[in-house]
Amino acid sequence: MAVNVRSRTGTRERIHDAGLTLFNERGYTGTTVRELADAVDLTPGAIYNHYPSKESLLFAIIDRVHDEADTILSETLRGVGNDPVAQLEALASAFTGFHIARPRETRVANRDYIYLPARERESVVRRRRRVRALFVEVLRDGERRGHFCFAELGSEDAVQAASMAILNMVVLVAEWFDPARSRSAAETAALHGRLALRIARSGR
Amino acid sequence: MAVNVRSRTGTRERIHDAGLTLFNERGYTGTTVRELADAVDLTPGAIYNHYPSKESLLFAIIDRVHDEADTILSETLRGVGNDPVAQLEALASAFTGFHIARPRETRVANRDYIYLPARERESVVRRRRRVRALFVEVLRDGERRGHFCFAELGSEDAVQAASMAILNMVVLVAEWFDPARSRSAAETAALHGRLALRIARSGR
DNA sequence: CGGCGCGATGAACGGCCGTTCATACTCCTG
DNA sequence: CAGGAGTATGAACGGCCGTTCATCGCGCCG
Repeated sequence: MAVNVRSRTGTRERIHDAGLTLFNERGYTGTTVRELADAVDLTPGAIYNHYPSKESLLFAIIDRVHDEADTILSETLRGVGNDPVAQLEALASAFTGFHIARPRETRVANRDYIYLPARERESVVRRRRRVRALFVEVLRDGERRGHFCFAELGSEDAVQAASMAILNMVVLVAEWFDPARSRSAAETAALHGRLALRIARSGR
Repeated sequence: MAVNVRSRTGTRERIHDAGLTLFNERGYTGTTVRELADAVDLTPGAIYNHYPSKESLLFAIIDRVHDEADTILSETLRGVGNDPVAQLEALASAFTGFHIARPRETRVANRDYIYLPARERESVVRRRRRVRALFVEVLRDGERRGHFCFAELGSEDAVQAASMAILNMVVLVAEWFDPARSRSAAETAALHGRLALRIARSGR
């Protein structure tokens, strides 16, 4: 009954999207499956025709955005040469664009993954570590080849700290970037690319 | 009855501390007042002799750490001269030390303030904005006086982006800093001071 | 055109939520 | 030694939580 014009398929996707919005706004534990159901005009029980549990929806959301992030990162790397300077700038820029384009997805992934059951959480932690390792690798490579400089910072943690500074800059761009007031996303992405080079102290 | 050796005073503080630990680990909405009570060996009802509500405990936690942050920041500024370069380095370094020293407090403040009721949340948002404004101010001052350079970045958002890059680096240090494996907190704080100067492109 | 199966319903499950309250204990003050 | 203030107890409150299930309607396929 009710609205029979309901699109047969796509319900799973609509739930996914509502989860994105609600988890983003209220957090995973702050969101109720009844709220989820209201948002997609469904009864709470109907949710379970599409996801076996609330946790599984959270995992679907986080896993997908990690897939997309991996894709962006590896495609960016594929489209740029061997030069660590170009690699770092392209990576920081592209990843910034990604985070501006997907603020809900990335916020939920970064904030709420701790609520995943152990198995899934560990899988996510592993994927996050791989992204960190990619940036560290590029930084180390660039240092070895004389394009970046961390020695003068006088700390063994310098490369890690620098890569985390870059990653945090990129990952949290959506906390301040305002499509209404800020310059274009592309310009901000380019800006972050250049700031990443500053952090690595490349002469550009 | 039970343990009569219970220290008469200090219960409010012990609840505050347990809230810190639990909110940090499970998030505000993921923490139960029964868990809180268990952590301090009390009955749920007894919590309400010390805080009128769960929300008020969250606010007490967040408000206190903001007080401490304000103190650190203004004392740091007071202890350093007029030079924007020295100011930025000192601010980034001191604030990094603060976040390493108080990982629970700062994580809860930054992540869970959204669960505060409107009045309190707005007060917190105002305090956060003031911190951001302080960094922007130092950056602009340094640029005006020729010590920092953002013009070459070619974006009107450059100063804001740079200040957010510095702030995010500082505020999230506890996500990777590991007292067991990392160098000392003081060394990491100094490192962040120097990285902040890189971001502002000071010649040091 | 009959039947099958997907997907929605709405009621219900046991359990936990934040909070309140009458009561009682204990310690400090006078 | 009396009494009041401060604080803990344990039971209870109404309400909401995530999830299950019997039931049923609708649209597609043979």
